[in-house]
Amino acid sequence: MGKLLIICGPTAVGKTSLAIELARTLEGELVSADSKQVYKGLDIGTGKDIPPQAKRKGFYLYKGVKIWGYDLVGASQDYSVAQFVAFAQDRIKRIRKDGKLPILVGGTGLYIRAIVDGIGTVEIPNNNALRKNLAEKEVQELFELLAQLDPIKAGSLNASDKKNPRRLIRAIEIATWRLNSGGRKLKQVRPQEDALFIGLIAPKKVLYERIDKRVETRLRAGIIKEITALLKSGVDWDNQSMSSLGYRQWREYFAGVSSKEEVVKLWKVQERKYAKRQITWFKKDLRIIWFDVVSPGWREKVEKLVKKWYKLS
RNA sequence: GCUGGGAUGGCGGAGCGGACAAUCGCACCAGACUGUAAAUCUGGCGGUCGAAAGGCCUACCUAGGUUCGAAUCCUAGUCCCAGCA
Repeated sequence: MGKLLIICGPTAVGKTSLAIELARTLEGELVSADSKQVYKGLDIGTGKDIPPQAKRKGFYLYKGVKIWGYDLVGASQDYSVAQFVAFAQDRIKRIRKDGKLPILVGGTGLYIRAIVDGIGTVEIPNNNALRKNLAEKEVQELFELLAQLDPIKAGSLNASDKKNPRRLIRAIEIATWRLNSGGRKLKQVRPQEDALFIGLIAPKKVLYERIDKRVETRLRAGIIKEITALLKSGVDWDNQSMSSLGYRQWREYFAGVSSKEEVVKLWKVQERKYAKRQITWFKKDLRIIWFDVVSPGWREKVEKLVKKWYKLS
């Protein structure tokens, strides 16, 4: 039974920094659970706050700690939880084989859940033809279509999901697959048994200040240059990677519609809203043990807790 | 100084006599989430009473007026903006 340490929480609370520290004392390796750091070339905006010299083959080596999960695909490619699960599960296994502690660190709640609890339908692939077909449809139509294909699923959707085209399309995709798969069984998901969840949080005011500061830092670090280079290399604004915070906001600037100041302002606002969404997601998970990063001695407390958990094997 | 245009909720911006506590967008608050998740989506958003339906109050620069009824019309004032001087 393998142990898995999880460090989660909203953006800008210092998850990576804590994870590295813990990895050093416990002989661990990090696996980033971050849906945007997987893209090559998206460095500044996604907060790979690691010097480029740290880059090795397949991982980053920083302060003697290996970090996995960055730069997995090109910036023009699509990516999804399914790929992440495949990657991370394999990585976690290898880390354990090396006798090290895997530390899953990141702010993408779905990715963490997918590793810890599993997603039953994750192996059902996307169907691009179908997606394209449904892309223009109204939610009403999509819902009715789903209701025909899978009335139970349709009935179980909440008011919000019933109006969410993206979710409806995926649900239709799954229903379609089931109809065409001839009753093929999906693999049983196997949840992680011994996971410790550490959640980092800060008072809203502090968090927002940190976010603002971070945006400024990224601006100074050359986010505009980075985007320019990405565009030049053939990355398109409509690519999934470019929907990342701190990238998509620049579209209007590059189109000559918005000023730099306007973009930065927008960016900060969006970043805050994102943090809010993350908190909404994580706070539902009662397994998470929360630490306020402005409270004195929190690092020692975390360390103590983690050590205790790790030794109990 | 003259001539036009305008002042609407935290901001932008509709409405131009009744269906207006005022479309919509942004912000803000709350929430959802099982292959795009830094994505996508939902609800709320003047005050107050109520579980709700709904009621009451205060509101569209200020002050008067017309009208059964005014954010919408008239008069005066204040302040903005544009053109002419």
